[in-house]
Amino acid sequence: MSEAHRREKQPEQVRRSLLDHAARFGVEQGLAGLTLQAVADAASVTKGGLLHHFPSKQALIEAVFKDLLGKLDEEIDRLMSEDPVEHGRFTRAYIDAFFQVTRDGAKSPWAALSISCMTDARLRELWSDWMRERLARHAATDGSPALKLARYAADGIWLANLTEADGIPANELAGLRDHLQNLAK
Amino acid sequence: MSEAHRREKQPEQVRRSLLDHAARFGVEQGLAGLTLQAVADAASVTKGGLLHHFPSKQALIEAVFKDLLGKLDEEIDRLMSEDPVEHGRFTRAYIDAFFQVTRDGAKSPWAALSISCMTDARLRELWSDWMRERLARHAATDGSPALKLARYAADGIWLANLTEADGIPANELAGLRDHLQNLAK
DNA sequence: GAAAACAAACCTACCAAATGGTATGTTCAA
DNA sequence: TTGAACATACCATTTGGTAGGTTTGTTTTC
Repeated sequence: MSEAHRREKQPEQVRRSLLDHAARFGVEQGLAGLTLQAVADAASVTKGGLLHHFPSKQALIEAVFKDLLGKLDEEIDRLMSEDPVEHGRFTRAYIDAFFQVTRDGAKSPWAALSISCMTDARLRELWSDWMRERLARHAATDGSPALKLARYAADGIWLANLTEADGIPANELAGLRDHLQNLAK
Repeated sequence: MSEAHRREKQPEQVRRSLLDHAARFGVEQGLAGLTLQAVADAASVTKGGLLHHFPSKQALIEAVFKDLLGKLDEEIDRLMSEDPVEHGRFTRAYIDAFFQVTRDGAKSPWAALSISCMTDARLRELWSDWMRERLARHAATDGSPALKLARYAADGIWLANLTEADGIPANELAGLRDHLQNLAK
C-alpha cells in the first residue's frame, strides 16, 4: 500500500478516470457527440489504451451507464435505511436521490443518464429493467397511485431542471421538494 | 389545385417531408446521430436538395424543433378554447396535450423534443423561452404549486413512457391521466 | 531466488467509412 | 429569361476500430 505511488500502472484508477470523463462528455455533448479521442485525452491515455479497457464505444457507454445506475442504487439504499417508516419508504428515497442530483443541474453526471436512455435502445432496456426490478421489490410499500404520481413528478422536475437554461432556482426547488415529500407520506 | 398532381416540383411538400423524417430520425438515433443523407434518402431527395431547403444541419434541427413547438402551441390553444373553467385551464390543456402525445410513445415525433432540449444548448434556450412565455401568460390562472406539480408529473409520465421499453400500458395511462386531471381542478 | 515465460496494460501507426459541406451543373415554373 | 428547386460530383475532416509492437507486473520453473 505504501508503495502505491510507485506503481506505474494502475489500471483500476485509469478505468475510473475513463468512466468519469466519459460521463462528463456525455452530458456536455450528448452520447453520439462523445468521441473516444476526447475521453482518452482527458484521462491522459491514448485511444488504444481506452480501447483496451472498453473494446468499443458502445461498451464504454454501457459501462458508464451501469456505473451510474450502481451509484443510484447505493444512494437509494442508504436513504431507505435511514427512514423508519415502511410505507412509501422507497418513494421518499427515490425523490430525495433525484433532488440531490437535481441540485447539480446539467453538470451532474446523472444528466447523461436521461440522454442515454432516450437515444440508445440497449440503455433504455437497462433502465427499464432496473426500474421494474425496484418497483417489484417495493410493490407492497410503494404501489399506490399517489406515490407513483409523486415519483413521476420528481422525474418531471428533474427533467425541467435540465432543460431550463439556468436551472430551477434553489428556493423554488426546496419548496417543490417539501411539497412532494408531503405527498409521499 | 386540380393540376397539383401534374406539378413535378412541390417544394413545400418536400420541405414538410424533410421535417417529418428528420424528426423521426432524431427520435430513433438522437440528434447527433441524425445524418443528412439518411433524412434526404427518406424524403426521396438528394443531400443537395435538402441543403437547399436547410443550409446546414443545425438549421434543419432548429426548423424541426420550431415546427414541433408550433404544433404544440396550436394544440394547447385548441384544448384551452374548449375548456369553460378559467382556473387551471392551461395546466389541463398542457396535461391533455402531453397525454395525447404519450399515447404514440417513442414513435411520436414529439420524442425528438426532449432529446433535442438536453443535447443542444440553442434548443434548450428555445424551449426555455417558450415555457417561460406561456407560464407568464397564464400566471394568474395556473400559478399555484399544486398545478405546477401536476404539470411536472405529466412530464415525468411522458418521459417514463419513452424510456419504458414497451411504453406504459394504455389502461394504466388512462388511470394516471384521470388522477392528474383531478389534481388540476 | 533468479531467470524465463506469460499476460495484462498500455502506445504508435494506420485505415476504411461516414459525414457535413461546397461548387457547379441541370431542370422546371413564372 | 430569370430564379427557385433540385441533382451530381467532389472534398476535407473526423471517427471508430485494427494490427502490431513495447513496457510493466505476475507467475512458473529450475
